[in-house]
Amino acid sequence: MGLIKTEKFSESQNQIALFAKAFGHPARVAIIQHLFKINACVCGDLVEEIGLAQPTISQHLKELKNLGLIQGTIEGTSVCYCINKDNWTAMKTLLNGFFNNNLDSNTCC
Amino acid sequence: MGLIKTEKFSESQNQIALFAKAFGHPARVAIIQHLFKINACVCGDLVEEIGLAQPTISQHLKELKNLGLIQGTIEGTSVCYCINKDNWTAMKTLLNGFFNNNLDSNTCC
DNA sequence: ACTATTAATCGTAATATTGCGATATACAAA
DNA sequence: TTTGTATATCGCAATATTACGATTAATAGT
Repeated sequence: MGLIKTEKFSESQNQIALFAKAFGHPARVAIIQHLFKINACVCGDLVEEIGLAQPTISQHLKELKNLGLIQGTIEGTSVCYCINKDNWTAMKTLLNGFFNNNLDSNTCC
Repeated sequence: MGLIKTEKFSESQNQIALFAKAFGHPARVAIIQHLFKINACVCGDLVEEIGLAQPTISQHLKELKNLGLIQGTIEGTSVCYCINKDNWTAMKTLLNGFFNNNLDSNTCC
């Protein structure tokens, strides 16, 4: 056990969970917020900004990259990371569909 | 280690991460979707609907309840769970603020 | 009181995540 | 070519999560 039974759920449910999990750690929230704030950035900035060790930040960046939410291009010795607009928009659409259910008709016992 | 260093992050960042983590498992996504769909429900429904064991569902419900996203009232031998409207709205506001950053000005290298 | 039903809790095994020191890689500058 | 700088990867320890069988608790119906 300790293994998620993805086969019990729809593709959409698994996708929502994967994206949500990406934001389920404050370091990754902070990374995304920083990328939005300065519009493009390198990993070194983030290590200072966030205050975790460099390998730890690198690992969090990798997770966000694997999901396609950010992308990195090599610039000499450093890497320039930024939000992947298309995938970010797609993620937002998926999660908004989940969040914006109508609560008005929701009557509780 | 294996312990999140919450002290390195703002309260808002930690809150966003906590809510996101709640949706980071497809079973919890499915539970919320089912609650929206039928507008009020009992745990038994969910065990059938989702196909995980009863203790597992109960555990997932507990996590959502601890975060305040759902609430349960006892109805005889069963429990009636439903979305907590106020907290759901607050969560939505917080996460929307995070998602709806302006991407137009985001120029990549 | 006894039995059935529903949901919570306990205990535990399997797996995943987090964090970082040490090291590797890749490029730039001297 | 050597040295410095930036980032990725490896390996591991600590902790968290997932899942469920067994049990418990609480109520309903007989």
